[in-house]
Amino acid sequence: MRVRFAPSPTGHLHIGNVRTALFNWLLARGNGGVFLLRIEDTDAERSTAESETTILLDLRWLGLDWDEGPDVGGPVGPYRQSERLGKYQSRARVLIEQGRAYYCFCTPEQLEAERNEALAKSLPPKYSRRCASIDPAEAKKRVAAGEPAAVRFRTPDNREITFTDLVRGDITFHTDVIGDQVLQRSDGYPAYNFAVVVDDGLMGVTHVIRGEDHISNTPRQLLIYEALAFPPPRFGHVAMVLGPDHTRLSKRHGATSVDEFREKGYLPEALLNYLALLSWSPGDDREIMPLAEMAQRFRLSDVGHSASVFDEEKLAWVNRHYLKEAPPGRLAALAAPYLERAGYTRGLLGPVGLGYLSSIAPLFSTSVDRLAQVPGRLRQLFEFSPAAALAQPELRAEIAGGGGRQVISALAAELDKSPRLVDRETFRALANRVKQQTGQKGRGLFHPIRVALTGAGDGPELDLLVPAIDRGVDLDPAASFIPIAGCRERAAAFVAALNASPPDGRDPHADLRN
RNA sequence: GCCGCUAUCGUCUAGGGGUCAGGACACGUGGUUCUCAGCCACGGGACCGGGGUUCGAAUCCCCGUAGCGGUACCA
Repeated sequence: MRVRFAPSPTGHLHIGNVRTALFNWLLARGNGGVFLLRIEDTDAERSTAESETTILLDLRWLGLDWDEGPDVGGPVGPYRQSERLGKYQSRARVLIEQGRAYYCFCTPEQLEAERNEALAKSLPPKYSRRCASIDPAEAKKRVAAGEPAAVRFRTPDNREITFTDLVRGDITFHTDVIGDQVLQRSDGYPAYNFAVVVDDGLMGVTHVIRGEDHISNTPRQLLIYEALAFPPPRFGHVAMVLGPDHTRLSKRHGATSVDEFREKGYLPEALLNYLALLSWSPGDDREIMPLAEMAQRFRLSDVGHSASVFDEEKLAWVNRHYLKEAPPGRLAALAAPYLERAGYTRGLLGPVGLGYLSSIAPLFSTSVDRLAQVPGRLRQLFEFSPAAALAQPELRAEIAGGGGRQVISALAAELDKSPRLVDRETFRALANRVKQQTGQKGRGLFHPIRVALTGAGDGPELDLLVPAIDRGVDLDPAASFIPIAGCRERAAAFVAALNASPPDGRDPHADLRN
């Protein structure tokens, strides 16, 4: 079995194409087959080397490795269509010699006019075959004289083309609806359907798994396989990926390319897992499945027939699963760039910083959808402002009153004579002492503590947050984090701010302004 | 217009002549004696319409309808 993924380097790797690549990859890996990568860059206008580079990078990031391709080579290369022009041209010549194709001298303007005319009369807009009857010898002369000419395929009349689609079963087309397709453009480049057939034929591709948008290309390609005397591969067409409004997924729906999802902090295994389950079902209720197992269980017959809507909420849910399973060291390394961008570090994190980050990984790994949300979740580690907290009326009302104030004073006093709260037990013990001194419990106890230590009314659970704060205080400067204020200092600062403002919750400076 | 593909909760789907039509995401309620998130439990929520075939149809057939794709010297 030989399968391929054949992207055009005309932009970023789209999530729909990733699913196609994935299905091909799963098929190859689950059957001991070969997965090859071919770059379809015959559109010189839109193809770029940068696009090719990023597509390869994205595939590697995803973990979809290929056995043959433009970078690694292989026995049937080259793997870039722009480097195979001679192969297409010689095949086109042979088809002309055999009378299966002919030169077409029609101008784009003529064709356009004819198409519009046909459409106006509600007729299928097929090529008129004006050039089909030109004497081959004369056509050859005109070409030799430098007249621009495309090569067209002579589509047989009145035939039915049936193929058995690996996902949908038998599909039949009538050749009457197929015009004489262009095999080679007048600039010498092959047209898509021709290049694909020549390549898949020459590369020994046995299974072509692609998007549903290629389904009507299949009979055209089958005709070319026949003319070229290549044994045709088997085809399988996978339904489209749609946006929430049921139109083709595109930029206006939000992120659509792999690099965007990586940027947002989705894990490659989560993306692949989600994409696989979008239209493929293993038959049981499993939602989370590692790549290797997917390869083992993947069957094209278990792929759905209808288009599916891409749901980022569910992708986020899958991502959370993998985030929770990921080892802390990996999470730290992945999260570090996001913290740097948020301004929480001074340069690259060293081993000390990464070690610290791994040690507090549970603080964010269980409560975040994706990596880009990590800085927000850790904000209270790096930012602390009693003044800002007291400026919020709701917070102020809760802690400026008797009970809250009492808790905070006791907290500050206890912290003053306590070692750093580097673990949950130390923190709990201290909270207990405050509880005994103040008689407060539950929300009345913990909420003032939270506000005094974080300056906010919500956030990660204190059992995790407090040790994270105090473990971050005396980090070696090599850690490169911006300095983290400890609990002791925070409580003291909060008490000071509190004392500087009246207990009734009014802005102490209001009178001055009036 | 013509050709083709498709049709089960809002979304992803399982099932497939007789089922309480199952699961997941999302949503709602409750719990997790600090909050948000998470997690756990419970709950509401679907077979596009019409005709057949059949004792029986969501399931098979036909016809509609709707969505998507194609109809290029783009890929």
